[in-house]
Amino acid sequence: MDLNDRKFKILEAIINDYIQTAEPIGSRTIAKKYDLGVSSATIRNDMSDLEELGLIVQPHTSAGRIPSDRGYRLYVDKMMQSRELTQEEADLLHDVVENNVGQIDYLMQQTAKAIAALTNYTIVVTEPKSPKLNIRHVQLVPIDSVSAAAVIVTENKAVKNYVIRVQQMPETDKLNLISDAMNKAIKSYSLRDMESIAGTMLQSFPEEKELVTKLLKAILTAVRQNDNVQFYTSGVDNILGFPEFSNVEKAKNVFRALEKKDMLITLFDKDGSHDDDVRIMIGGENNMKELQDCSIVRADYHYGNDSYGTIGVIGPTRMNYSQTVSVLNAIIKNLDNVIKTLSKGDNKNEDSGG
Amino acid sequence: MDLNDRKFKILEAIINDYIQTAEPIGSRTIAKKYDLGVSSATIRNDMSDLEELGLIVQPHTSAGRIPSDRGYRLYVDKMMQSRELTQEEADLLHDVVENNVGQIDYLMQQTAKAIAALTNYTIVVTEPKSPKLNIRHVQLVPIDSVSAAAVIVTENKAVKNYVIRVQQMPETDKLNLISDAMNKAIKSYSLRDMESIAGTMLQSFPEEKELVTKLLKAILTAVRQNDNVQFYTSGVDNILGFPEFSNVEKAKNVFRALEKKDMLITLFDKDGSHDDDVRIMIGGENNMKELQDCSIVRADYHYGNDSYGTIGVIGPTRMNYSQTVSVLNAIIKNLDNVIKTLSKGDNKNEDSGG
DNA sequence: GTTAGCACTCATTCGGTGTGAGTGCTAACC
DNA sequence: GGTTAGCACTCACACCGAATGAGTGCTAAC
Repeated sequence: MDLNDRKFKILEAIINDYIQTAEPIGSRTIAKKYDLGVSSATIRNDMSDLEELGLIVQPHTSAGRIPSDRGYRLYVDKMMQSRELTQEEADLLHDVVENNVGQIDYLMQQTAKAIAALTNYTIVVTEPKSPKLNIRHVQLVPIDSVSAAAVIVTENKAVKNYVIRVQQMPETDKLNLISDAMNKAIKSYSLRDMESIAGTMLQSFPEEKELVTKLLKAILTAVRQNDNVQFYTSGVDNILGFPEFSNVEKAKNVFRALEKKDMLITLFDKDGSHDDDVRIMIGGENNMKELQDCSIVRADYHYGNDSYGTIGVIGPTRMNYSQTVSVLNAIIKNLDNVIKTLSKGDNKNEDSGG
Repeated sequence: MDLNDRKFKILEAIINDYIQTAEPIGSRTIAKKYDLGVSSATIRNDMSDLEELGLIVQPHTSAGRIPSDRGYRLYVDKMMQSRELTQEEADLLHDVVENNVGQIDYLMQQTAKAIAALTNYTIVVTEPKSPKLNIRHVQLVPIDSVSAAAVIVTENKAVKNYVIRVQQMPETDKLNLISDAMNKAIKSYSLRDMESIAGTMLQSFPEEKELVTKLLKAILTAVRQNDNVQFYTSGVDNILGFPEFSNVEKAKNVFRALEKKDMLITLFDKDGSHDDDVRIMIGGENNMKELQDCSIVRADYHYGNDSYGTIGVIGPTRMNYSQTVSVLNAIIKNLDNVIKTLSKGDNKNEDSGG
């Protein structure tokens, strides 16, 4: 069974209507509201076909049809029209980026807030991180007689600190010596060759085995770094505005999902295909059981050469994909532009790295 | 009109019953369920008096009575029995602290989670901060040719970093020199005397005016530090389990409140009376309009000598105050103990500071 | 292939009727 | 004076049946 033009139009009508009203829509309504030039009976036959194809479903006999996940998928892939932002929307997105530039964490929080205000969905933003990290600089900073902070500047200019505790922490001068040696060792060998680094370091500072070992561990953690990605949400209360979540259990699921930081982050990472496009997961297409009734639209923004963060929009499957995609495209563009102007301090390190 | 013993008992019965069932309770039910030795008619008269005193209210004629905010206040202040934790509860609270010691942020997240699981309320935890801060150590760490991280270890051993950007960032050796000088300057003068510090530094490094100024600014920010307190929540979905929040607007209010980080933090700080007790705000006693239907039980945990963070439990005014207070007392005790053993590295700095 | 007509389904709304938990008041009782 | 029994009254809520109406599938005619 193929989809002729009319059937496409009927599917589109159903989806557009349902996105707006959240109510099942019937053949007679379509006939009246959309001028397809055929009677409701004809539409009825077509709808029956669409249902057979799994593109729409009936919540119960004697109700109209609503789109299925597959229906949305077809719509998103083949039929969706891109929507121009209004001037106000564009201005808001532009201003929020311009006004908060320079403080990446605050910028991302405000960005999340702006998108939430614009779309009325729930926004999740992860801070920038990099898939393959190198270390720019390491510095031990004394805290007290038994602890010091290992401050690690990563390739993508994130600054991390890890507290190291040993029996007896050396004085500041010694810490500086160790830091210098470690920086040299990292430059000489690749990070892949942690054994050589460890060997050199332990040879130079045999009396500080514990400290050196823990410092190396901290560096490894910073490089792997999948553990503790910062993570902002905004507009979580918007969920409760949608009739599909008036069922408390369904709403609870979404809130539970928002607390499962780890799972959300891997969900965002999932397919690894970091093309520049906005990507869409509809209903069951994501594998968090708490989010089966939601769609997720997500996009990566870039921060420096290699690192990126993700902005995710979570809403009902009946979400306004077209608007959401436009908004995300716009904000990504703004962010990428502004961040590009920030990273001009990079010219000096071009020769030393790998 | 005074409150005789029987009226106290009746009020207590109403409150205990309502905490459990969330249903208005009438005179006949009290007479049957609680053995007060008087008839329902007598209880009826007493309840009328309690209502006149504003301790209980009727949601509508021909319904039973429910406690008012003032009723809960009286209960909490004068009548509440402290409740022993069960062995399981105590164990859970003990284990969560023991198993996550050493990573303060993760520890606090897990603590929030444990309390949420135990109480079924929503938990908010702020990271440790100090009202009057001193600086332990400052270190500039290079990032690229125009930027460096100012890593600042505060009195309470928090490690903060602030990215500084200047026209041309000096090499690592120079950064170390500046860092050393700054550490000496801070030790020589009190932080109150920022002008002397600034004077000394600018005299030593007249060519790095921009960098030094920005570094001083970063130090000031770290000291003030009221800006960006980290903040964890757990169990937000629990809110939806309570019948008082089945009204979507009321539930939304709570979620909105949880996004207003700043207001929540000042709410927690509010009365500044840092006695060791658990403190309770009932209904309208807090001044966030979004939380008028909630009660908040909060307690400070201590981290180092002077700094502290707050654990807040948010639930319906009909919350189990007794259990909540017990749980908070227990977790505070565990945290304080464990954190005390962590801060034994402090003996060395005793002589140098003010 | 399209349409009109028809029988049928079923969620939802609406009015009416009990039911029961609750109250306040009064008069009698100890 | 405090306590109690009794009674009339209120009112949220649950339940029931009928009416409504949006929707369907099927069939026969165009």
